[in-house]
Amino acid sequence: MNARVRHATVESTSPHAYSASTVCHVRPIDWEENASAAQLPPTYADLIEFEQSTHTVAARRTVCRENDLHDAVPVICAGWAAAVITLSDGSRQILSFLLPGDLVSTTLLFEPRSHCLVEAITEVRYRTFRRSELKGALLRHPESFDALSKAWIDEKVRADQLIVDLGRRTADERIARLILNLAERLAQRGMTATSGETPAIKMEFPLRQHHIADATGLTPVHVSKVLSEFRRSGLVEISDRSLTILDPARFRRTADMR
Amino acid sequence: MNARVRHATVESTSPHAYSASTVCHVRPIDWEENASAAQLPPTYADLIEFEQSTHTVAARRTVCRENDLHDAVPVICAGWAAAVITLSDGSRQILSFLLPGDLVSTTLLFEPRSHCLVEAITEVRYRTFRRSELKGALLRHPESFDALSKAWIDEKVRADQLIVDLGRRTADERIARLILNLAERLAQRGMTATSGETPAIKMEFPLRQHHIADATGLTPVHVSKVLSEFRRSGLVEISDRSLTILDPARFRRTADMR
DNA sequence: CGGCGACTTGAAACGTGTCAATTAGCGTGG
DNA sequence: CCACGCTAATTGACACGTTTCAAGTCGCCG
Repeated sequence: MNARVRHATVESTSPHAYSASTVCHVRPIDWEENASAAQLPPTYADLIEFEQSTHTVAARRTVCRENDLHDAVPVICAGWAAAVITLSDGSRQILSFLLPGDLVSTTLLFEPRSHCLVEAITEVRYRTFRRSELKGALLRHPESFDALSKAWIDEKVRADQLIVDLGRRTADERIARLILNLAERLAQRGMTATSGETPAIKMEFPLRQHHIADATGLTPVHVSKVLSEFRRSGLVEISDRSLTILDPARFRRTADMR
Repeated sequence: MNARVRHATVESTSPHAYSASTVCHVRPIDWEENASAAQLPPTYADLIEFEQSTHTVAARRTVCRENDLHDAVPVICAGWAAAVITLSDGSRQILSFLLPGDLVSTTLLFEPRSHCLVEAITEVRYRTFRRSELKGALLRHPESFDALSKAWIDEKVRADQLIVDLGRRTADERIARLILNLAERLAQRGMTATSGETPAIKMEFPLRQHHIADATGLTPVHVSKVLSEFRRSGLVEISDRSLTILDPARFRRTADMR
């Protein structure tokens, strides 16, 4: 079901990981060399010890499928992925986008079963760690426990926010909030660049409009219309897989018009 | 901010807790006497020891407010409550309904800050436990850790399901799923009754239509229309704060039409 | 060159929201 | 006992936001 090779790279399909630094001229934290910087370091030294293997999957391929069983816990090192739930009629809902440094899901720390499909958006590199050993370390190191609970709370707050957005906000708000959320998370990772007096925020943006649609509960057609409107009114600029928030203040207002 | 009395009952405003047994003729688990049966027993003996106090709040009053700080972790003993997020324009989104035995939120185990308002729907009795001691016990007893992770996974799966429902399902599906979810959770607690050949499922149902609206991202007016349609087509019967699913099979089909 | 996927645009259909009027139930106080 | 005010729920007409359907552009790759 999953690779058992320790400290080994498997499935390398491309020499270079997706990197935000190429476009944004920002040096992102290097999740590749420094896995310990990920969300759940029991202690920096310990985590490395539990590493199981490193994997690379191409864009559009799956990292793991729904109901897959794994005794390994995956952490994204490079690239963007999405946690997706698919309904029987083919419609999809993206639960969250996974960025470098993200644990795929905190539930995977406790349970081998994946509750949703995880799909690579760009090429993705991820590492896996043995659940059993991680769990032991967690109980031995109280400070690692705090790191875990932080990840957990974060995941929960994000999910709750999405519930509110889908339940109570318009298409414009949902899309603007999605973009702002991603911008914030990328900024934390040093993967954005700013420029100008009302500092515009620039970032790599590998999402297709259908990803935005799947995340916001809208149709791709409507996403296209809303983004066009955003562009027309000078809020954002999108080109060549990169997005710039031209007027962050006004954009934040359209993201929360109540 | 919160009571500090140990093993003491405060704010008792009524002699009787809301109880499903009066209507459904079922004997529910007694969360009052047996707090240890709640979701997070470190060990049954230990938990009782950490009890801080018992509270009762009337219907429509708040159990805790958003951004409240508590060093106590609340567990519902009797009654129904809702975890709610309020937007600045007054619209509300219910994140989850809390039933007897539910920990209000697993994040409260790790963090004193409440991320949402918790509001009593019926009169609610709840107990609180000291976070600091609970946390210590959690680390000492690995088996309690498993109970906790089960609660966390459950909370997460439920939240993810709600995201899918709000993002991708119609009003009819959302409402039917909400009712079925509640029926399932009540059944686990022995708070439902069945009767007939295609066994109809009966339960107490204290929700107002505006609760359903807030939980499903709809308006009360539309909820009324959908429920009327359900009634007209013989799917459910609602009267006197009690709800009966007359045709569970057909109702499940309307809850998942894809 | 042809085909394919991503995106755009417009017209029409549909689901849900908004507004308004009405009824029923319930507790309070005269 | 009834009148009153309040909240919950119902119903119909209409408005609005989003989806659906369809046609068309553009860039990319075989």
